Formats: sequence, structure tokens, C-alpha cells
Amino acid sequence: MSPHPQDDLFAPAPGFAAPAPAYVPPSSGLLKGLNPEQHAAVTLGQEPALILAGAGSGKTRVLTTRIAWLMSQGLVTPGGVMAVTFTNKAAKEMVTRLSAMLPVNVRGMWIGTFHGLCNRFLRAHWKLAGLPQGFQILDASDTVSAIKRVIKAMKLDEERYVPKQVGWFIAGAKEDGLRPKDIEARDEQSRVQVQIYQAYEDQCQREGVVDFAELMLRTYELLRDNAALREHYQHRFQYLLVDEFQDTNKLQYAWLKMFAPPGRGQGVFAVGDDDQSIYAFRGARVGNMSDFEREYRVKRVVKLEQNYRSFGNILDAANELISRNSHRLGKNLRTEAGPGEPVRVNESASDFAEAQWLLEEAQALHRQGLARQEIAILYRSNAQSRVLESALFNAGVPYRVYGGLRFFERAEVKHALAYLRLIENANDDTSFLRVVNFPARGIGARTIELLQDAARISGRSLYQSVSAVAGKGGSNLAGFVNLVESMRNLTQGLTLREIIEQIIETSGLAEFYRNDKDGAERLENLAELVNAAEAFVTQEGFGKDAVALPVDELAPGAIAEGLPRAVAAAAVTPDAETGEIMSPLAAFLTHASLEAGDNQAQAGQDAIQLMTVHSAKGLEFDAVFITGLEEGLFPHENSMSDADGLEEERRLMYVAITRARQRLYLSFSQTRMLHGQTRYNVKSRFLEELPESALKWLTPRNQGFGSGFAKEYQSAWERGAGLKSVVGAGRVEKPAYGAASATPSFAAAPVPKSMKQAAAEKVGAEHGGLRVGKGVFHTKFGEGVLMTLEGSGADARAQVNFGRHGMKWLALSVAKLTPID
DNA sequence: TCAATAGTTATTTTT
DNA sequence: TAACTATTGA
Repeated sequence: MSPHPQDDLFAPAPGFAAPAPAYVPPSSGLLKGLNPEQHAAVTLGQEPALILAGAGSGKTRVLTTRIAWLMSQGLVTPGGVMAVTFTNKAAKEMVTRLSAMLPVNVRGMWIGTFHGLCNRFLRAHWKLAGLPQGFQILDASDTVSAIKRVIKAMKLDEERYVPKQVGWFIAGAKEDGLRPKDIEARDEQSRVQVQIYQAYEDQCQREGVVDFAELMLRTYELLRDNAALREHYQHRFQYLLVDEFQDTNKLQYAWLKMFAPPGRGQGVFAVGDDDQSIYAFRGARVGNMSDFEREYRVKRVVKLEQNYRSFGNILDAANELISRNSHRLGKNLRTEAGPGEPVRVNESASDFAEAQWLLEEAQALHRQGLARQEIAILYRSNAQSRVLESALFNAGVPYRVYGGLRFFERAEVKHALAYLRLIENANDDTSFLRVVNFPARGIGARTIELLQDAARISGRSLYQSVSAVAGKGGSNLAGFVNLVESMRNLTQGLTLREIIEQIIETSGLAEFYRNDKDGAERLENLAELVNAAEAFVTQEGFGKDAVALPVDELAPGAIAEGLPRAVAAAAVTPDAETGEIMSPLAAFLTHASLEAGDNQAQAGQDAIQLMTVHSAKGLEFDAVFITGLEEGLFPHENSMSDADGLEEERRLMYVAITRARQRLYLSFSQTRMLHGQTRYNVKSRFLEELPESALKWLTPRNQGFGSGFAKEYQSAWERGAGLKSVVGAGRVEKPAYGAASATPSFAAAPVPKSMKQAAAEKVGAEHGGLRVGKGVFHTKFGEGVLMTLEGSGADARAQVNFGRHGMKWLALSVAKLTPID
């Protein structure tokens, strides 16, 4: 049943030919094609700036062009720029685009996510931050299980103190810059939560691990409390750029102010869109934008309102909708692309019928020449994907669902990583507990309890307490310790790849999954882990976070201004024997927790994209379907009670609408299966908030509850029900992590030779015959090829490819490298 | 130590 | 409905 005849043919992408510019920018090639607002933003001087960047207004281009422009004008060197993003993807994109524009030394630049930059900072100043040199990072699930252990150890009721919620509380406190001592507990509940927070903090410190929020807070605190260090970084970074400023939380803004306080005269460039703030529930404060404008005395707010993405009707809908929100900074998107097609609205009798309609419409678009990956189906909550998947699967249409488990979050991968972490740091109790009895080796809950008691009493780690447990459990535990010890011995001197292969075998994981009837996929993932490690090591500059230290970049003035030499010296502590700066394994483990891996559509596979509206942020598609536009769902019932919640839902809708380039469909259903019950829904208020002139109803407007839809619904579900068991089997093959979807390596980026060579030649002369590209000999690692030389004097370091020993970073003051011919 | 069973809960989630 | 957790029984 096609709900309507195909009334007009889908026009292939017309291409948004840029209109003849009324304004002719200066001759510089970099600035060519920028509109006046973009041009103004890019060429602002060294002053605080707030850029209101609407959806599709060329924000990333402005950001990268500004950095390139600053450098090309000689206003700043790579070392003087910091650019912060929220996602690894955004950071990577910036680096890629930048290196395409300019011959830049990407390694020296501080471009990364908030957490990535904090990691880099703390790796350099671990001693001052009170961390062990090889500290590891807990991901979200590690954090919850660590908290769970604390709650158990304190013998508290897990019903009353739910680990996840306590985790929320702790993260929330940290994001407000609060330590346990800073929180005044008003009631029993929060008093105990503070105690848990304190105990958790002690535990993390003991184990040498930090969670995501801790990365931010430690960095903030160290800068706050160490004037010399703060001075150094403020002096160093002359230009700072922050992407997605509307998503920053309180701590992130405070963090920024440590690097660049108002009035210090640095060029702080904050880019954001208050209308796209959809993470308030996670602590994001849109208010940071107006605070920034006020505190930094921003002279001119630049608004980027010219949209290069969507046709007029789509923008009209977006503008009209968002105008209903109050407290906006004020912005209206415009386009020169013409009205385009109307926004189509469809009503269905049931969620099943909706899925069926969607399927047919999407197929029609595809037949008219639209690639499947240019079609996105958006929904408010994940649960809604089921019916859609079912329909697509039955029709044999390739699709991809965003937002499942990511690569490094898969159980088998986490198991392997836990073994690796134990090799690096045996006191990591989280990792210990994860694998002490996996694969099963006769260590039960009782034994673990005894061990935990012993550890608690002596204040030592589980690993260190093993000898305290006697009996059968004790001997099994001793066996586990022996296993870890032997893994550490066996992996000495191996490449990262070999280390991982070795532990996958010795740990018994491979054996376990080989015997498991559906362990094949898990084995594949473990193989993929090996590939990921290989790809990681091959990337030029893999250990950059450990070695890109401030020492060699100290502006002469900074030392004069009092940065103690000791601070600088504390930065690098190479291995005493080999001179190695950071082991590839340690670097890889950090990478694994900071970047959970992709779960994005595989390139080359043409599949329809399914995702929540949240995960669609930042993406764009030729055709977009927004589904489930019903009161209670979108806007979600949990957000409808207060005005702020409703406004955030409206912004969410705004984000959804502005994803579409050419075609936008809005869809809702009279009934929907929710929590096992059929719910009768009213269409979303957001539909009423759109301009009638931009819409085209495919079904009669205000159609009442019609004839016998329930019957149709019933039979439809019965047809669908038999196929539920196979839902998901039709998903497109999962992306390969290492090989196929590994990030484009920095090595592959076109870093022009001239600059690289010049840099190499410059330092090359200083290091007694060592030349980049030539052979070197190391007493332990043997022969290798010198890849990079940088720094000078005591801080000089080299990156060497030792073939079977892999790529390594070495401190020349320690490592004995001799040139060979 | 595990597998079966009962009970519970149900937005969004860049790091 | 279905997915996840916690407990129980073999």
C-alpha cells in the first residue's frame, strides 16, 4: 500500500553553486570563497571572539581556515595554538583539513578532544599531578564497576546506592569542580554518597587509574594550584579555539579559563550554536556562551547564518520551530538555494505501518538514484529502531544502526585489554577482577571475597594480597599470578602486535572462544584488536602524547617568568635501561580508553542509516526521515513537565530538521507498541509549530482515529512477529576496526616534504651523525631506522623503527644510539 | 560454577 | 515486549 502516488521525481543533487560573491575577499588563497561573515571570523585579531555558527554554516571550515590563516600570516607558530573539540572525529577532521591547507607540523599542535588534551597534559606533568607515570584511564563501564566495588567494600545497600547513580553523582561533582571535602551533605543519602566518592577516589589513587571526569579535574586543579605552570601555558598558547562551545560544562569552561583567562589578551575563539544545545542532561551549560561573551568582554559576536546545506523549505521549518524558544542568542538561517521540495508529513495507523511506509518511501528514493547512505531515519529513542529494523530486514534492504557497542567496549576485547593492563600495572584491581576467573580457572566468589578482605586490611592491591589467601582458592590465585608474571616475561622485547597475540593465546582467551560454539565472531574481534594495535603503531607519532612535552617548546620568557627547571625536567622519565619514553603498550591502552572505536557505517557499503537524533548531530544527509513525532515520545514525556526540558526537546527537533539537505519527511503514528503495550498517541506539538507553507501532508490532515486500524495493526504485528527472532541478522557487516576503518594515519596526510625535511635537517645536525632516514643501532633493540629527531640537549628524542621490535620513542640522553651506514 | 528462572525496568550519552 | 540483573537450584 503506497500511501500516495509518487508525485514528483527526485531531482539529483542540484549542487549548491555558491552565489556570485557580492564581497570580494583579499587575494589570499586560503580565504577564497569565504562569505563576509566567515571571512570576518577567520581574520579576527588576537581578541576574544564568540562565533554563533548555525547548522550547515561552514563552521569547521572557519575553524580550520582560521588556524591556517594565523600561521600563514606568521601570527602564531604551531606550538602556540590549541584547538579543542568534543569528539575524536571532529579533532581528526580538523587535523586532516588543516594539513591539506598548510605545511604544518601537526605533531606539535595541541589539537584534540578535551580529554585527549588533558591526557597529554597529565602525561607530561604526571608527577606534579600526583599520578603514577603509567596511569591508565577508566572508561564508563570500568568506572561503574569500580564504584560497585567500593559500595560492596563499604557494605552498603546497592539498592539504595545504585552504582550507576552514584557514578552520576561523582561525575556531576567533579564536573562542578568539587572534591568530597567541598560537598556539604544535607541528608543521609548524599552524606553517604560523599563517603563513597571519597573511598572511590582513594581506590583510584591506589590503583593508579583515573576516570574521564578526573582527567579534566586534575588538569584544572594542577593549573589552578601551580602558578608557574599556569604561567607557562598561558604564555605558550596565544590562540585557543573551542568547538561546540554550547556543549561545554562548568568544569570545561573553568579549565579553559586556566589556559586563557579573560583579560590576558590571548585570542580565544569560541564557536557554538545555542540552538543545538542538546546535552544539558549531561551537564552542558549553554549559559557558558553568554558568560563567555560577558566575562571576556567580547567586542563582536559573529553570526554565521548563511546555510550551505539545506533548501529553503527545510530552513523555514527549522527557523519557525526554534523561534518558539526563549532566551536564544538569536539567529536565523538563510539560503540562496531556493525553496526546494516541501517538507512531507505522513500519518500512519501504527508503528508497524509507519515502518512499512518509510521502507517504501526510502526504496522509492533509492530507485530514483539516491544512494542508501544518503538516507537517514532518525528517532528519539533507541527502542524505536526495532520495528524499523524489522521492516528493513524483511524487505532485504541493507541498513546500519548507529550506537551499539563500540569496538573497544566489546567483552572479549575488554578481557584482552585487562590482561594487557595487568602486565603494565598489576595493581589495577578493575582489570584483575575482570579476568581473574575468565576463562574459568576455579576462582570463585568466595575466594575473591577473602582476597578482597585481605587486600582491604593491608591496604594493598588484590594482586599483592594473593599470598594472604590460603587453601584451594589460594593456590588457584597463585596460579593466576604466575600466569600474569609469565605473560610479562614472555612479552619482554616483543612488538606490540606480538605482545597482544601472545597474551590472547597464553591467557586462554583464544582457547576459550575456539571451544565456544559461537565464539567465532569474538575470535575475529580479537584478531581485529591485533590489527588495531598494528595500525596504531604504524601511525607516525603514535606516542605523541607522551613525548610532545612542553620542555623544548618553552618560550624563553617562560623560564624567566619562573617556571622551575624541575617542572620541565619532571616531564620526561625515560626507561633507565633502554631510554624508551613510553612503551607502545602503555600508549595503546590509553588510546583504547580514550577512543572507544568507531561504530559508523562502513565505507563502501551502501546502507540506510538508522540513528537517534542525538547521534545525528553533526551529520547531514540528502534525505532525512524523522519518525515517531508523537507527544510523549518526541517531545519525550520525561522532558515535557518543565519549560527547559521542552525547549531542549525543541532544539533536538531543530537539530533533526537541519540534518536534511534536500528532502525531509516527518512521520507519526496513531498507535505504538511501547513496553509491551499498545499506546495511543497524539501527534507531536512540534508539527503544529512548523509553517504550513513549507509542509505537504501526504495523509489527510487531522485524520481522526479511523476505520479498523486496530485490525490492520494486529495482523501486521502477527506477520512481523514471526520474524522478530532474526532481527539484526540483516545488519550490514560490522566495520573492521583496524584495517578498513582505521583512522587515516597522520603518515598518510600530505605533510609537505619541505617543512618536514627542513625540521629534520635542522636538528639532525645536532646529534652526532644521526640522520633521519638512516640506520641506527641500539644496544637492546638492535638495528633500526631513524624516523624522527626532535628537541635538543637533555630533551632530545628520537623515533626509531626497529622492525621486529616496532616503533619506539627514545630519549637520546639515555638511549645509546649509534649511526650505521 | 553454571544455567535456569524470576523480577525489574524501560530518553538522549561526544569522553 | 525484551533485555538486563539477581537469585536460586543442581
